[in-house]
Amino acid sequence: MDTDEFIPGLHQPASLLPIAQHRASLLYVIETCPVTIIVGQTGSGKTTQLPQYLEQAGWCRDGKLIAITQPRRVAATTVAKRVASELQCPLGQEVGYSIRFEDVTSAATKIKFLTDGLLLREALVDPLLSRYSVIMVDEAHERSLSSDVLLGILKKIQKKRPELRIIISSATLQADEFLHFFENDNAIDEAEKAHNEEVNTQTGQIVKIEGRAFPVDIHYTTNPCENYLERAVQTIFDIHSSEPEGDVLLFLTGREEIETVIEMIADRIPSLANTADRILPLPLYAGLTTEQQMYVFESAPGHTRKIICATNIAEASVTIDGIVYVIDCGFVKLKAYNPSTGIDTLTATPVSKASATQRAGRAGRTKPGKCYRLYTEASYSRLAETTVPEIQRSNLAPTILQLKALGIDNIARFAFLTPPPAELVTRALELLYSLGALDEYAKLTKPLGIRMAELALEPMLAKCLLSATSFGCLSEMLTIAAMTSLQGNVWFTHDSKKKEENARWKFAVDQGDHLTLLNVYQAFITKGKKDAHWCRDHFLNFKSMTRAVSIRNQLRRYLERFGIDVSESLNTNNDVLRVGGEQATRPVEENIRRCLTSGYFAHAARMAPDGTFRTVDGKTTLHAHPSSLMFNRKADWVVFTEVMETGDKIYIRDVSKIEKSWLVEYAPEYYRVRS
DNA sequence: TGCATTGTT
Repeated sequence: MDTDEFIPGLHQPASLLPIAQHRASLLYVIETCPVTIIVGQTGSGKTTQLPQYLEQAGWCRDGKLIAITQPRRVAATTVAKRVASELQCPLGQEVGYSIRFEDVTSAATKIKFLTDGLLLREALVDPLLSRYSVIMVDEAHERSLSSDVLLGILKKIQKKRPELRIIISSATLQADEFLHFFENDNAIDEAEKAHNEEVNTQTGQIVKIEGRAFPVDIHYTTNPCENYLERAVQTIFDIHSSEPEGDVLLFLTGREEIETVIEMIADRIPSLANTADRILPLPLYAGLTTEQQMYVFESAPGHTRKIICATNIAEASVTIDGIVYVIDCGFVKLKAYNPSTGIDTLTATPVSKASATQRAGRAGRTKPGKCYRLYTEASYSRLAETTVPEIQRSNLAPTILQLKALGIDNIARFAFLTPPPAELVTRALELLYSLGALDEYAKLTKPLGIRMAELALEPMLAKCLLSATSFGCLSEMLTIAAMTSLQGNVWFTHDSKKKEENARWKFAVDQGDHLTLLNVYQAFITKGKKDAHWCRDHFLNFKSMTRAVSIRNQLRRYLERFGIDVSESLNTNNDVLRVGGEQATRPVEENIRRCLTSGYFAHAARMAPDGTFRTVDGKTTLHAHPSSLMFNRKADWVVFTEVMETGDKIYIRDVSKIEKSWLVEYAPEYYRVRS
């Protein structure tokens, strides 16, 4: 980097941040109102300064803590580090953070940053979250599943703990909605309401804080564009030839589009004049390894303009400095759960206005910028205001199990910020009932349901793990649960696909992907632990494998707490089990597949002669994902742990062979109803 | 036969 260049200071001295002028009024509002909604753009200092103000104002008296939740792990850690350094104290003392697998707090901690999902889990142990005097839910406008649920829980807690202070950080658009959510209370009786009015108590108040963003000029296309990839490339070269220096951020929907555009750019580079500045296209999506992602943060060589081609990861999760131009294709891939089929679909959908605004804002972080939208102004005006919240388009089985464990028996009466469609709730309740987590009155069962809720696993997988003891394969199921939790990030994607596939064969087991994953894990533990080279040679994602080890350890600790005996003497593949009953005569690999069936009976299919699969009702055609062993093997009946509809096909991944009779054996009620 | 956005416990 040139030493004679000025670097724009993104980190203002704390006294110069916009929030500093609001210190007194903010503290007053928080003192007098149970709920404060704080509207502040990036750079306002709300996340870093407000917790310090609160601590100094005495909110940590009597050993109470201030919690600030974040939707992402990195945010929780980086903000904690920043605040600790501002207060000049070692991280983990007065200021700390807590994320899964990492608890950097101590008895001295007063300000604690954590993920919203983790705070929700704390409520399982401490239902009133009584350790905290103030809870700030940051980035609540993102409307993640866990922050939505957290807000509902907080509303409930506040009735029993009126002294608790709740702070919600939101983008402008949704502030009123949050305020209304906390004010509007059907359960509150009329007498109490009248009393509140009499003493003039306000439930909540909105405080607006100006941000530190630069203006961004928005440009639209005059006509709808037929091929936004071509239009994007054209726009990049137009910017390059006529606009001053500054990097470009292009929003696309997925990996495939990104690779295509990068090739198209490369093809046109020779047409640039020899004297012209150069162009450097770079990909950015979550599927890349950390090392591959680092390139976008490095400064380009002299006279070179970086063109970052990214998915939605660059909208909120990853921030890149030096972006002056944003190109927005206007689409995003969104997941939506279909309650009638039980299948998630992933489809490109038009972005919301809120999303388009957020994308444009990425151009104005260090100086005034420009945003080129590859759609007309008329199309923009027809976009939805905000993205449909996750809670309205997700499989709610894990959420409802969690709510039940938190003591919310009547889901219909729970205060949802936006209620999920009834079919989603019904489907989730049905699944939880069929797994034995709920009884016929929709109450959590003991101990199965309670334990399933405590395990950090999706319900079907939790069921497998909790029935593993009776199949004599607990150690193996622990590994399989950890590996399938990685959701397909086991293998490292590489340019030479053939080699990658050959590497996979080394671990392959005839009966399916789960036993193959078990093999991979055992090889990693015995030969490749802490060895990134071994992983690279076998096309395995080192970071993912390390994570699997952590997940497995955590799950084992949970089981031990339940009083389940976890002996780690591994059976070898053809061992006959020394347990009682009829399974004693079975090889362990068969017991593993039976155990999988006991949790994944709802995910069963049969292979047709053409190699595709049919669901049990025969209505849906499924395809083995190319990363599955079953992509090019023969099978009859199978169960699978993942299913996703993309484009025009439904793919299943992590597939294992089973016997048809096992379905009726382990889920008699489920299959009786349907036959 | 040919591939999944992004988060989190």
